[in-house]
Amino acid sequence: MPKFLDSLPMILSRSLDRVMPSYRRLFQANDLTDQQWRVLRALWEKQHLTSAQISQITLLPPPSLVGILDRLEKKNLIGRLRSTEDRRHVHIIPTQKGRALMEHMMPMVEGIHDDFMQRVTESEWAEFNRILDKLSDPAEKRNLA
Amino acid sequence: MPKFLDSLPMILSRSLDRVMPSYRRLFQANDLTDQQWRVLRALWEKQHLTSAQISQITLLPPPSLVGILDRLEKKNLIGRLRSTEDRRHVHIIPTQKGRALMEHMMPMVEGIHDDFMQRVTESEWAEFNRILDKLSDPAEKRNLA
DNA sequence: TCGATTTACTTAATATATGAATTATTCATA
DNA sequence: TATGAATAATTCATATATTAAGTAAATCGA
Repeated sequence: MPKFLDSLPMILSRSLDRVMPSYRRLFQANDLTDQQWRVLRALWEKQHLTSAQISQITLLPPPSLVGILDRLEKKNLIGRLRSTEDRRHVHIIPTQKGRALMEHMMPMVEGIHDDFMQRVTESEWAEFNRILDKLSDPAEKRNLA
Repeated sequence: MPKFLDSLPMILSRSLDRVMPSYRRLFQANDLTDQQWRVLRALWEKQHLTSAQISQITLLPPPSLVGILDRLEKKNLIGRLRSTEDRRHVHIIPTQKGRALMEHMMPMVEGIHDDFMQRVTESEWAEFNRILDKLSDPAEKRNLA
């Protein structure tokens, strides 16, 4: 019988609990929650994304995203812009203040990432990703009674 | 520059998002949330645990645990019993209904676990755990500017 | 035995997650 | 061109996360 603590969900949750504090210290120092940073981080790579796109990229469920965007907008870090072509879409765009914050934080976020990467070799990192993909591939669905 | 989606937090989060639905279907069929099951699952291996012990095992923060235990108690799945020796401790004990539910669900939970395990070899699973430990070992703390 | 400290736990306030439902808009098509 | 299906963003209700602060019982030293 597999131990509770050795189950896949617990292993992943525990790892996240151990990894996040390093990042969270930086986020808090800049008055951001994890999720708020996720949104900004997504906007770093592509400007004007729609809410749905941000939801897909950040893995944040749409109902949660609404409130997160509300708070980012209140802090004047992003703006909402309803599309003129398709008035259902809302484009999310970082403000100048938002871009400045991202440029301030990105080097430190990358530094934290590099610190974690230094713990393993490149081949270990590749192997880790390969196995994790096999474990969590959604295409591998089975019929679970 | 590492892509946002390839960062350690995003990789772990995405995997969790892909793994949990299989379990969640079972939890919902039994009117339980993920966290409520986590508590019951911990009580499966050891009866009468204190709140603090459950918090450590399940990774649920104590303030969250209060509400989770309240709801489990309301469903008559667990009971709270204040210790007579050390009146600071509160023992959490599954009720008969709680034990029956656990016995009903455990085989299916293990089935889901086994399904995931069949995707990788034993050595892959061991390797995966080894690398993940290296990546997220809290003892490996560095001075992060 | 008294007061400082510790331990276990609870409250409060804010932010998110989850699942269902709504609204406004666009699309497809008869 | 009306009309039903589909889509994007949002709202709603409930449950949980997170942090800080607070409470009560037990412990320990002077």
